[in-house]
Amino acid sequence: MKALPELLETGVRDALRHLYGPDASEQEITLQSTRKEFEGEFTVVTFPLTRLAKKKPEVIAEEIGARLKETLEEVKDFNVIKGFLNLVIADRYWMDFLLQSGVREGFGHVAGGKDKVVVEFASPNTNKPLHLGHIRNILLGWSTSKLLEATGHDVVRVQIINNRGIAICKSMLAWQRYGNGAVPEKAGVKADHFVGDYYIKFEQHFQEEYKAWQKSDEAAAILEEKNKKDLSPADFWKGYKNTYFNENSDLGRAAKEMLLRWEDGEPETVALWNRMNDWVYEGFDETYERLGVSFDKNYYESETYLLGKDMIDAGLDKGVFYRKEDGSVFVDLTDAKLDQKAILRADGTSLYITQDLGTARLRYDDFGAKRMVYTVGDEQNYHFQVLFEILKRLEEPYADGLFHLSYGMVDLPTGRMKSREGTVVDADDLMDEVIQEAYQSSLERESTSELSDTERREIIQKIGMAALKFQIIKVGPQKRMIFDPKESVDLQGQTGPYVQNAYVRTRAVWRKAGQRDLSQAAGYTQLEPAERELISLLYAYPGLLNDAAANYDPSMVAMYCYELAKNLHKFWHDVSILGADTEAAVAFRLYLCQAVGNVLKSGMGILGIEMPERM
RNA sequence: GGCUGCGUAGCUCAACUGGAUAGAGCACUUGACUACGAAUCAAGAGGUUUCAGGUUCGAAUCCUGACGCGGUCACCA
Repeated sequence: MKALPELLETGVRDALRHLYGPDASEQEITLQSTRKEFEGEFTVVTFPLTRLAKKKPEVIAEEIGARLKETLEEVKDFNVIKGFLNLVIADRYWMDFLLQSGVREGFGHVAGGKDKVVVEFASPNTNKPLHLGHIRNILLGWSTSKLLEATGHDVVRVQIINNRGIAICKSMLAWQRYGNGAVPEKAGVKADHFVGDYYIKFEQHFQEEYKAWQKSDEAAAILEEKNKKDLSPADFWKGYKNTYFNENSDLGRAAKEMLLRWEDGEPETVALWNRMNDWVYEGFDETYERLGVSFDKNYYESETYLLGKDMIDAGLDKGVFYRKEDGSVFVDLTDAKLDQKAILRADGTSLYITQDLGTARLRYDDFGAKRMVYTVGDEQNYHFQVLFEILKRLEEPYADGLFHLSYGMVDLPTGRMKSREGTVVDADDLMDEVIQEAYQSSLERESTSELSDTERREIIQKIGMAALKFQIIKVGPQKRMIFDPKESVDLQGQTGPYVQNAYVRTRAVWRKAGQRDLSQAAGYTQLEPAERELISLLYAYPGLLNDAAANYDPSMVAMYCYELAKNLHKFWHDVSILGADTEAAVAFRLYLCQAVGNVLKSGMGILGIEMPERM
């Protein structure tokens, strides 16, 4: 069975040659799918052909249409509206497609054989629990990795855990001072939240200390000396906070000393650091598991933060970098419309970007992948431009396969999430909330009443998570999105549960069908409009996965699943399946339901959304 | 200020990468369960695609400018 787009395109080309002469070989042909308000499945746009044919677009369309209908058995009919030639595909073609290939499980997935690609996502800091922003990152990274896998890539999922630095030291210090030896289990708090609470405790004590200090003589002198812009004292102190932390604060000094002790490898500090990080990892793992994601390898910043220095030397030898008099190393990217960028401090210690150079190399050594995808927010667009440009100049073997999967921040209806204002939406709380909502909603229904409590609980989990995930993934990655927690628990309309419901229907009808002679399906002769619509959508699925993967855009898959579910619901409403006139129709429609169910399950699976058998 | 991204129905988002009368959902109004599952379907209303020019058969999409909102411009991460 030949693929339609290619078939039609060569058909059109032949028609052009036949009608308008040999020049037609060079002509570009625009073929698109027909808008649903018109009859047909494929459309040829004939405006661009006027130069070649020297006729009006409508005439050209008529002539090509007639020719195609004559020469291609796959073209049943055509109609012309202005410069658009709409082609109606023969029922036989659609029916053969469905009965031969559409039912297979795994339809649309490519077996493999394409590049290996490393996908990084999540990459949290270990001083605080995960929040809504991480959820978008994780869902985007995960679904993109699944999408790449479905289109034949060999995918390695990694995260880099930022487990060192001043932030975790704040938590450690606060626990040491105010914790009285408390542990998460006894406190009855999820372990990562437990550690996060000490981070907050540190900030509170720090604020108190800062406020008290502002009344001191030392503070008065500083205000006198440094407030050059004549700000109000309150405004001045607002801007001075960081300097205070670094220069005047006792707590700040203590935290920085702890970081130094950690860097020296002082056993007691390292032990405490290990202990608290282990708590956080434990908490993260729980959250990841609930989200249904996992990693092939974790990188820890504590093990990678010194990497990259050897690449500096190589870059200096190559003349890609240059050393300043004070010993610092820079790269000049002004000819690539970027700036001059420091990549090594004067004291020889590395920077964020040095580390990233090193981990890129490390990953290549670990996996030999020539493609790497970084799922990181768009606030770091510039950083990745610089990083990739440097790797290119260093002529790293994977330099051409780097991609920054950039995504917009998540805002609340009230504006940005601000940890200082306590508006951060916690990941675990949010999941609890959507599942609770799904539970409430299930109480109003009888459809699962004969199932056990465990089964019902599983279903409710799937529904709640589907609502949350779909809500986030359906938005294109680049777009900054507004997330309304109230909407995320919607179970109707353009939502995850709506798609699940379509799937459940395809399963329900099969349960009810009992034993049927399915071979009768081949005897079905004429398609209903809703059936044509469904089959042509199914037909487009493999191409859609390819487009989505090429664009690193899982939202395309989400929109497709919604569209397919919507058409299934309409089909369900319009035609009777088990009550159809002939056994052929019953069998054919059962096949169709199965095919739609398979594709829905496959597509939603790529998004990390599970399909229940009932709901 | 330099660079950069965005601006589409009251709200949240689409628009096959330049194609037809700019589409969905939510909210609002109305109709459909004795039917294979109503977490559904159908209908109504809702728009000068921020504005002004330009490119062409054709622009939400490309170019120029204005306005508005982000991001980023560290020997921080």
